[in-house]
Amino acid sequence: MARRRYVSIKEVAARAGVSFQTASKVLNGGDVRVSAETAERILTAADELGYRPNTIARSLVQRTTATIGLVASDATDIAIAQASVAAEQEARRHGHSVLVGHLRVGGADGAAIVRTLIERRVDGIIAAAPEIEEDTEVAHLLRKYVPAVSLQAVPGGGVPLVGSNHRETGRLATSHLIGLGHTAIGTVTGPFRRRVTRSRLHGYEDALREARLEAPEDLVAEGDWSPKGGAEAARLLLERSPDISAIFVHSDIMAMGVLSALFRAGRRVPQDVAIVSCDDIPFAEFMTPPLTTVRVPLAETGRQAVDLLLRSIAGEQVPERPPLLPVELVVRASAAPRERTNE
Amino acid sequence: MARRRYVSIKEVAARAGVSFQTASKVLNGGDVRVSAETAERILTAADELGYRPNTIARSLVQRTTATIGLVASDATDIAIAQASVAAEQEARRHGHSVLVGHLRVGGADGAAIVRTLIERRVDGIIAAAPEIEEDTEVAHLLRKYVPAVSLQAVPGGGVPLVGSNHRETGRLATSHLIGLGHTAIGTVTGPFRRRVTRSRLHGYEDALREARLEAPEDLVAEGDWSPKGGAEAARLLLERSPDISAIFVHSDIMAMGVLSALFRAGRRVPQDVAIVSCDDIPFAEFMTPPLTTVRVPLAETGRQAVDLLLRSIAGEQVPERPPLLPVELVVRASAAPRERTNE
DNA sequence: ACGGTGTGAGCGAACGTTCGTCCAACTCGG
DNA sequence: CCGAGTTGGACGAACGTTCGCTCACACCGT
Repeated sequence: MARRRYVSIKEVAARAGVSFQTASKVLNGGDVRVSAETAERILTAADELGYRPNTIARSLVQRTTATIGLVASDATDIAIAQASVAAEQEARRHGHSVLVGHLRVGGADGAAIVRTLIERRVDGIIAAAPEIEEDTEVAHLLRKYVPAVSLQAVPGGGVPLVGSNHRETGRLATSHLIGLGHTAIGTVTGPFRRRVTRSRLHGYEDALREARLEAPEDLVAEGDWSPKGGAEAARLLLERSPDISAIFVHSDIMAMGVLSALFRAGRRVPQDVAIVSCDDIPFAEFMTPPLTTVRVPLAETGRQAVDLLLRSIAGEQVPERPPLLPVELVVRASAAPRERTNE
Repeated sequence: MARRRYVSIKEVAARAGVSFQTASKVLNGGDVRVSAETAERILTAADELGYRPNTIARSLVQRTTATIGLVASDATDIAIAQASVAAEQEARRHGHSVLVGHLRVGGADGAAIVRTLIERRVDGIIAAAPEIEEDTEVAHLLRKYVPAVSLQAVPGGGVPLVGSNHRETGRLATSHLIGLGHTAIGTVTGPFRRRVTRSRLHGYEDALREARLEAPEDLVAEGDWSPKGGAEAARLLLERSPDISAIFVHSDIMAMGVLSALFRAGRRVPQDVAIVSCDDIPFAEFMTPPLTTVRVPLAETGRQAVDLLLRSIAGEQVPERPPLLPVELVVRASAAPRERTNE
């Protein structure tokens, strides 16, 4: 258990009887102008001593850490978790490590996180936290110090934005409901101040407009991405518009709350109320009823963010608005044709 | 957008007209034996130049990175995500950053992840991946190179283990079911080769034994922590023992699958089959019906792991088996007294 | 006038690498 | 037998810090 000091390349070199720079060449460097025997000797010495290169020192001279920073919101949120995990794996595939920071609720510590990331000299940063949409300090740091890619707009721009087509998401979900004959279609949204919420809301309105349906304000209830918020919003909707027959929910997780509230209110899904949500998290299929939902390519988003970031780090010019990733409706059981019970 | 080079402390010093070591003292070091005016000059110079200390260089000389590594399984698993997020936040509270690596499914890349962590000279490592329970290579690296704490047993020991009382979890869940009058109590488990599964199974058997009930083998079905696996296991159980009236499920996520399978099979929960699971993930309350479950202190586990690790890093002797965290039954609606329909 | 004591700041060394240059010893063709 | 080329390896410098020692100078009491 007595942890030994790390052995340095100099000790390896000494044991192999060569200069440490030569050892460096064969152990880590590229151009090996060394005889086979010497190389062999160095390698076995390293092995015997349990040598592990010190990336810190390497980073110092190479002025690159092969590390990217990821600032995520409290990734208890499954959607964010999906994207971050995929991002980390993609980064690692490209030889990069990932330093994470999870915002506390409220997200006030965004700038602090980004600052430590910068001081640790990450090669780039991925921002995956809706909270920073309003954080001008974070935006400034990102623009000034380090290549970055964001999963949501940052104030003032200047940071490439990856993501999916949120407006289309709203449109797709809503028009599916319309296609099923629903006319009183409500929506449980994310927080209004988030772009993604507004985009999805626009999609919802687009679809209603196309179908020449009204979009009365009291069919819209604001949630907070949590099941609880979803449940409360659903209750509000039911109270304000008892004849509501369909709801578009802005996330699968909120849909859980909506389902639960509906169940308690004695409304059956999908017979009495049809639900379409979005994300398609892994267990959407296992809710009761299985959720009809618009699949948002979360993992793909994470991967794209990394790829873009890596290109940006490599000095490539990357578009500030790369094409939005496509979304796709996944039909399951939570939305059925409207039952014309009371005609 | 044209990213500038980072400015070093030497440039700050030059602008302030002092030696760089003096600048170092006031900017980062502790003992400031410097006049107020000089300090002021240095500070403003740093500010004007946008100086950010280079932690890499600092780490090199101080031989500590204030970074801990976290190797987690594909943290799409909510339980693991809870623990890792909490761990990261706790680490940050203590001034440490977190470098993460998520195992790929199968977990074959565990050693590779740990190796890069070591090469990056993390001060310690937290292992939060059941897959490494069998990975002797990871275990060896952890023992040899770096202080570590694990959330599951590592082969050969030598790494402190934090976690909750899994056996008690199984016992609590099962005896709740027994208390409700159930006698044909099945269980949907995690993978048999995991310790946590075996411990919970022992708890289940303990409870049955205490109540002098049989524990026939065909009441036990193996799952894989996924909703899908849970659903399949539940179907198997139903098929093998149609008269089953209660099921203890080894995770809330699998319980989703169980609920879904039961629903499809036309069995009502809790009237026909009572369900108790464990974890108490944030939305357990919003499933239909709300899940009666044994709360496992996931976040607390993550925090405890960090605290222990930090102490170990500080050179303190830490127990290899710190006390298990307590679990607690949360009664909701998925388990009801047995209906004696056919008497 | 003198030794002692602070105070403010400079300076060399070290951390563990990589990178490029330099050099000695061979090899080989004529 | 000599010079050119090649091969194998040594070596100095640099990356950006921290740490501890040194040192000049002013002030003080006797």
